Amino acid sequence: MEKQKDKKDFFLRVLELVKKIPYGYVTTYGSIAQCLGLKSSARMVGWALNSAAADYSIPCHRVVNRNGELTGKQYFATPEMMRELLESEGITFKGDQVNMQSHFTDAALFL
DNA sequence: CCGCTGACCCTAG
DNA sequence: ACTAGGGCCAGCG
Repeated sequence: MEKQKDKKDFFLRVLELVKKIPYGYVTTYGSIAQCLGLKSSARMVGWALNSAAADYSIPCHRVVNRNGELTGKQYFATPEMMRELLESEGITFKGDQVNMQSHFTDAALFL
């Protein structure tokens, strides 16, 4: 854990954590930001994913906001894709929001 | 070089 | 219970 490559961009650390999100689980930007040491920089998490949006190796669809809403769906190939991917993984929805009480998990548990 | 924007979250009135 | 504002870090014009 220590001796981590601090030289690595924050953006890469986010991707590493997001890639560790297991199947059928969802986390929030805030949890990821806290895991990286950034308490209130959840915005940067979105920025990092934005750069990685083109990378299909990263399940960015499993990352939602505190409200359980799919904020970044617009940045996907198609806005419907995010919902389809989550439903495909067994994630349930509450209207247009993800059922957090059933699938929300702290990003720290993936570390 | 300086300033703005951004897939957010929290505290206060 | 709701609305408004501030804060945070990094990339880009």
